[in-house]
Amino acid sequence: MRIVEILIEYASHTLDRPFSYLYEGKKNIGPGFRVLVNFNHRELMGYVLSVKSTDKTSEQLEEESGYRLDYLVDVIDESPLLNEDLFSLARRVSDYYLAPFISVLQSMLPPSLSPRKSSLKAPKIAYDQYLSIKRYSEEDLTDKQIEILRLIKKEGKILKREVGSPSVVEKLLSRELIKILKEEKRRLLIPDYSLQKPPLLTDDQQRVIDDFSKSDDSVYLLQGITGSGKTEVYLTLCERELEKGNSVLFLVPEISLTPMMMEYFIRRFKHQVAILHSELTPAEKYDEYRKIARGEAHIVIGARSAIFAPLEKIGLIILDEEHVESYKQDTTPFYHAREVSIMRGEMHKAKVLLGSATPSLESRARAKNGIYHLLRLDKRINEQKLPATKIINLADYHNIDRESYIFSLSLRDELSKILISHQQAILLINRRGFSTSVSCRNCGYLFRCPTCGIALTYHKGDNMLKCHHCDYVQVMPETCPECGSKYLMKTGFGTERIEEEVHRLFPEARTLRLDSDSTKVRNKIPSIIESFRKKTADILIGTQMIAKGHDFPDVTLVGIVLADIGLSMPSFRSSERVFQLITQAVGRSGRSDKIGKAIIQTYNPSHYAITYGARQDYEGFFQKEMGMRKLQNYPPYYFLASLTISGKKEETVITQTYNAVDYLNDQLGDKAVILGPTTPYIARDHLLFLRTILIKYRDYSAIQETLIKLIDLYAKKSGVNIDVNIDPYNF
DNA sequence: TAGACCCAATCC
DNA sequence: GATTGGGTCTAC
Repeated sequence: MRIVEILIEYASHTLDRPFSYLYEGKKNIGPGFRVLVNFNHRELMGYVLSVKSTDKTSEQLEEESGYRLDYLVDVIDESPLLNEDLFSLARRVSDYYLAPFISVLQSMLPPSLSPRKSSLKAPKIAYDQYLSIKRYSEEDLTDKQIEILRLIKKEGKILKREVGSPSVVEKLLSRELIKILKEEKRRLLIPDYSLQKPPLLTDDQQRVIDDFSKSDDSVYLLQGITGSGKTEVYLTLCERELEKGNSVLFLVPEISLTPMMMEYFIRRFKHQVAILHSELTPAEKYDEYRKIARGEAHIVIGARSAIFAPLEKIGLIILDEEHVESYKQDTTPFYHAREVSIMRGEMHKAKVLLGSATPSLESRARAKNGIYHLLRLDKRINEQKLPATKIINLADYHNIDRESYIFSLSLRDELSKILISHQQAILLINRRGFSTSVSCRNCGYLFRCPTCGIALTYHKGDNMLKCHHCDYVQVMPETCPECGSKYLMKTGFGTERIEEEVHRLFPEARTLRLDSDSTKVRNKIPSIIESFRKKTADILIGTQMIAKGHDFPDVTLVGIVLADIGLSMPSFRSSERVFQLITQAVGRSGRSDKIGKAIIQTYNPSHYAITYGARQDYEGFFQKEMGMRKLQNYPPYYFLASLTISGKKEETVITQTYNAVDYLNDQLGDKAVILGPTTPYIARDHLLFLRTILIKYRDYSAIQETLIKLIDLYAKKSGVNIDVNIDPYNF
């Protein structure tokens, strides 16, 4: 008899400990196998931590432990899911982020292999059926059958479904002249780009590559302005790693936004590349994951969770656009791919390369202090000039167009020039939908999301009200639910409204719109980008996703319709976000041989995020913002941890949050600054009330124990729940 | 995390 | 006396 220690699939702190089951069956079992167990009246998935044999009877075991061990229901896997490297990485992630261990395992694995019950319904391996010769003989065959048989002999093996006549195949199979070979099939279709030779490197690129290769440092920050050729540096470094027999992990924020990047890699490395990102179907993910696990891919390109790809012998981990916030998971275990990549790099003795035109303050500060090795690309490849940028003060009525309160005179004027000269423009408005909120003109009723409490956005395309935080939607009502009035007022504007305004002012303009509404349809984003690149439209209107890394040679105007949107966000990162957005957006204008223009509309024309962004002056912004952060004790000077306490009863949540604040103050004293309780911007999540506490600290090791104790304390409490987010992004 | 269990409130 | 709703307990 064997005793099996498992973690069950519920990702709560309360249940973040092993439970023991008995196994008498004959199936192979060991650490890393998934098993089915009965747990408190339900059948759940478990993840095996250890297996040991015992001679004791179940009665003796019950006597010893004080509870009755149940037999496990079944063993799911035939081999362990994770290798030891990934398992210990999971431990590190769980320890650092104070997250239930099972939650880390669940985010590491694709849905089809995840230790949770739903994985049983997920897609399994798909096979291609090939035909090959089993026993060659042409005896008693028709000419047709001989033809097929000779074909198979000639080809060696041939896809069954590609043989035109199934009945002949069946005949040959039944006479055992041929046999079926099953081979695992890759459902993701990799476009068959032709292999591309590397271009000649510029002196700048060569210098960076040499510097990187000669150094023994482990983490590097490559700061290269837009158009300075970071991609080619990545590709060359990858090539070198492959030559050394190592593999490479290459992370991008969202592949669907950068199909070009993928193309470059496929052109250079072909079948050695595996791809993992959210746009893949579960089946495709499963196939890619297994391809990697089998050791058939040497380069993995993927989004955040690809940092957990089962690659071996990793020599290099690259995070492109390292400042992008989607690298931070905003649900348990709240990990940041940058931090995990550094952990993984240490374990593999691999170098980590962070790349960005506008590095996060954290990374840039570390580079400044010599913690990361700074590499720079300061020149654009063919020394193009930066775009001529104009900041338009919307508060000054001289600038306002009488016919449009959205476009200033300058922006309207530049747009018409673009249309006349058949060039292209990008209009950025960092908010999707038509209007930001809808309220009743008569009684003032504001339409809010019933689950989160925030204002609903009106979407004209489908005439619906949508919550931009959760997935709540409702049909746009005709009347006010409070007073029945028909006069509903739409305030604020988003991408849909801008598109309508463009059509009103420039009826001849062809437009495309790109925002996360487009992600509802698979592969829609790359197709819109491709379509715009092919000049099927004059103006591309979109949210921040149009500002990221695309290369549109004919775009000579970028208009930021309202740069202030991000500034009003209640976050210490708001300036940084706005600066990055403006810098990235302005950088889209004027590539190849044409000099670009950029127009930034704002009510805060002298805000430093906007002025430095307009000038693409990273260093200036960095100095200024570091000063602000220092003043307010925010990262990178201090670290943050946030605690979110939730529960069905607002009263209990409030008192429990105060208790937690007292506890922390008491335990931590001068080791940390405790802020709160605060009511978060989104104060409700479904039927739960939320309160948060923010902890500012300089030394994690000094507060970690206290946090763990607090979590344990709350794990035992009922009616409230606690979520810990280390290095949170929503503050 | 979610089902079971307990208790009190509430119904006809 | 039965039903419903909430709060608490517990899992191997």
